Amino acid sequence: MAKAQKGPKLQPVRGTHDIMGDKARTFRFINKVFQDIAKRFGHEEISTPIFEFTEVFNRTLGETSDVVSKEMYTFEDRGGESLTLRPEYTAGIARAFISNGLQQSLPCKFFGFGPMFRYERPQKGRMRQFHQIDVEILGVPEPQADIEVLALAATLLDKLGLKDDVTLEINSLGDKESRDNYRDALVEYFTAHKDGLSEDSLTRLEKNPMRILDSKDDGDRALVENAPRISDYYNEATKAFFDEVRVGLDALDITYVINERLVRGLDYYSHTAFEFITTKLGAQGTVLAGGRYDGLIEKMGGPATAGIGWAAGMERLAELVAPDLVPAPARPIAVVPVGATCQAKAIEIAQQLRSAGHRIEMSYRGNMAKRLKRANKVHANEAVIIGEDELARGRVMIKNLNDGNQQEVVLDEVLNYLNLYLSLEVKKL
RNA sequence: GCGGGUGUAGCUCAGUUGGUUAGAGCGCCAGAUUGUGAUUCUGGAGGUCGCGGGUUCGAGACCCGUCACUCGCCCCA
Repeated sequence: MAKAQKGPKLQPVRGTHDIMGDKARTFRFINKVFQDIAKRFGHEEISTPIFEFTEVFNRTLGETSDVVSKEMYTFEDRGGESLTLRPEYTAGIARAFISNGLQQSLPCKFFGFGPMFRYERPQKGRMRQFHQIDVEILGVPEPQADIEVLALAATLLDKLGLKDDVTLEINSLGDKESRDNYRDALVEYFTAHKDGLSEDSLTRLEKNPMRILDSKDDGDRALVENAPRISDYYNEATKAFFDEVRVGLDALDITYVINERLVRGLDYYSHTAFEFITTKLGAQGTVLAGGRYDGLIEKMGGPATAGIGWAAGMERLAELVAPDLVPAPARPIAVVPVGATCQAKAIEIAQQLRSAGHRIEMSYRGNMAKRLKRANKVHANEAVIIGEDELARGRVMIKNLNDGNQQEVVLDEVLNYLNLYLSLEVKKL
């Protein structure tokens, strides 16, 4: 973690982090696994701008949502346009879908990766700039899309070794009719028990009554116990849809628990909502979450188009992934000139080896002890030692840094020797 | 936005009821070893004690403010 600030200007902006070293490798690893799987599921990469007209998020997320009302990085550009750094991926993809007239080429299956920005109080697993991987399917109203998108998520978490660390919770928010009926019943119930509700939940009752269901307040929870249950308000279409999703998950051996208190605030959400949660990240238990948003594109002004997708937080995934699962950097070959007169030849040999695909650690300064020390520190496999004596014989010394053995090799044979030697090393492992 | 905890070297930390030139381990640089690493030994660099103010003869320590990190709430990936 970052240490306390030294001067006011040289610290990274609050809630932002430099990504390097092990963390960068972990990110790359997760992203690679993700992209391989997403492509296998038939998704294509999409990369949308990290900022959009503010309107794009206002309209999709709703003026009263927390994200819009207090978490967006909004600014005016020099032309006086109000722009916003994206707080989530879906709105931008929906906008891209409309902008590019993609209703002509349904269904659209996308995957993406990139930074998101929310002005929040930072915590473990919660930053102001964070990174998400994202999956969306547009134009498939059938529950098969729900199943597929969940299967993609489950496969990813499995490949990242997180199967036992997460639990899949799902719920159905129903279609519009079911949900509207349920919301009315809920408002009626909580209004009747208003005096038992926490302060937060009283505002939820006004703005977003379904949110009361996942309140952490003890008094609220007691009331929620006896509140109307959403499943009692499902109509036939909703029931059939949810059943089909569950049958599909069962068929794929994807285990889940139904959580009727898992909700989404915004009214363009419908049917399936889900979260993969963990207990290993403190208060930020949600690792991957998503749901069906059949009303979104129409609400933005596009043609009525079904949609479902999810996003996962890279930082949260990276916290969970076991370090030994992340591939270590390839071991280099150290090229060590002995003294200034050998440098030109060293550069030449280094370039020859790089061209053949080897990773080279070039030695720049110091006596031989320093140079080999440096080679050892970067876990070089071999050191190609280039000295005047050897060059006079048309040779170089190649030292195995694993066992310390060394051997002179004629210049023309250096590449062959190393190729052969390193292939044997690989077999030994 | 609200509440709790913490800020001493690049990293992990020690620093007594307030007392002189602020310490250790690891890491870094150099030497022992001007052509041979992982071990060892020796030396060195590196600190406005997060920042600003206050109390005091005297503050790394106490008080106030502020910034950052951290845990929780709200909300979310």
